[in-house]
Amino acid sequence: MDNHFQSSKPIYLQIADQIFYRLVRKELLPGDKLPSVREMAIQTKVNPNTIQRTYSEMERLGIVETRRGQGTFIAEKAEIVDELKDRLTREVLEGFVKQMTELGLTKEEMVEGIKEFTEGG
Amino acid sequence: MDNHFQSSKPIYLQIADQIFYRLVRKELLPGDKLPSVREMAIQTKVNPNTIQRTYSEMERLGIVETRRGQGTFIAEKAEIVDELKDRLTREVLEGFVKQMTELGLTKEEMVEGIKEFTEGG
Amino acid sequence: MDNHFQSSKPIYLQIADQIFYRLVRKELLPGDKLPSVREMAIQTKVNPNTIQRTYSEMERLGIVETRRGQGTFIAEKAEIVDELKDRLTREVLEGFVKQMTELGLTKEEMVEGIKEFTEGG
Amino acid sequence: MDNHFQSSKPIYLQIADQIFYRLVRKELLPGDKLPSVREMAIQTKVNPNTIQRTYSEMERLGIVETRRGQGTFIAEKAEIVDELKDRLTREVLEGFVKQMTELGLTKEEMVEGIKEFTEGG
DNA sequence: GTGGTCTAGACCACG
DNA sequence: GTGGTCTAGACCACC
Repeated sequence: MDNHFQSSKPIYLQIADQIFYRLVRKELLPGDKLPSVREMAIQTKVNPNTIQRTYSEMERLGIVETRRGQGTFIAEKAEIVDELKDRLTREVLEGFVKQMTELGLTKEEMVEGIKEFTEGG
Repeated sequence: MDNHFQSSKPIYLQIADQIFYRLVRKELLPGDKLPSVREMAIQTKVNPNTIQRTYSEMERLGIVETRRGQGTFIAEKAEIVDELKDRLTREVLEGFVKQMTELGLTKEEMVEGIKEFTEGG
Repeated sequence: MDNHFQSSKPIYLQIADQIFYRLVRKELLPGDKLPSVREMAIQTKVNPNTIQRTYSEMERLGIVETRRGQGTFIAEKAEIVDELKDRLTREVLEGFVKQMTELGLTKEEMVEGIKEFTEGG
Repeated sequence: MDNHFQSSKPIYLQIADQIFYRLVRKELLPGDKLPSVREMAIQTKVNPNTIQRTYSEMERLGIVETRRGQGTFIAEKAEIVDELKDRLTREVLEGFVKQMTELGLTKEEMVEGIKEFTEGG
């Protein structure tokens, strides 16, 4: 009925993630304009405050920039995207290896697990 | 006051995780007694209520059982350890593949990343 | 200080029971908002933490769902009410029959007892 | 492995219940000697303190009497048994009807439920 | 405003 | 000694 956000991760970060991923997959390009806070709030069925927070967070990270009176845009600097992708990838990878190691799995078992999971799951 | 818990994950769950990992690595065995709530609170430098919550949660999951007036013990059933390991492994794996896929990586790139990371890191 | 909770059953479960009964009797409907933790605490004259625990427990059982920053609501799925009624009824019934059997009463005597009691009482 | 007491009801009361039920079913008669605290503790695989508490509780209720140096005996007064049975029966019945009424069941549905339960269950 | 976590300190029943 | 409940009061992130 309402929106479809779950998991314990805050909604404003889940929305930021969605934008990150679209960026990384080149569905969004540097210079592209994002929907207005209000518009985005309607699309995602979320409180405008929450979108505002999403945009602020992304601006803080240098992913987007707001131009007064014009709206919010993906940062022009192209590096940003690859930097971002690299950083996210490395973070995810690091967390994964750390946890799996704590579970006592070897590198081979991790690789094996991924293969099984991406096929079976 | 100066304990070392971080991340946004609640402390009571982080402590549960620590115990899970010790179980999975066979440092704890079925039937073993856990420190009393108060003792554990001292060791981890958190409030006894927080440990109480950790223990309740673990009991709810069937990992642990309490014997009235005697303490809290790792559940006797041997299966639970393997179940736990499987569940934790699957969760980690699932999260990893999901995030990497959203970042646009293929299965091969994931495997490659792990190999690089475990050697270089 | 002067609330009216008795029995050895924990207060937080007694409050959950009250809500369950209101649900089963259709005084509460799926989607209805429950009073906030603080408000409910005032109404029932118990500590907010105790209500928090009630709400957590009910969420764990799927009776209730919390929407971040908005409050706690009766789960939308209509089935849960009937499931709940069935479960509660069965539990009560089971306990009754078990105890009466242990007291050496036959099914006929139980039925007889109920008839007498509901008329006389 | 250990003893087989469950449910949240205290062990000392569960043991008292067992004795009550044997009394009500005439398996124990007024004047019969109960096992010593120590003996009973061994039989039930429970701490002697717990049995002591059981016996104290039963003495408080007038069900048993202790004769110094001889042991613990079922109270001689025969009425005790029937009184007890009546009281227990009424209590159970009262609780049952109260709860079922709160669940919105009619007398007929209660009777029906018992019939179903004692056949099907 | 909302729910969620945490601390501090108390009390209780149980074994 | 053990775990379990409760209160008081605080702080937090989120909407």
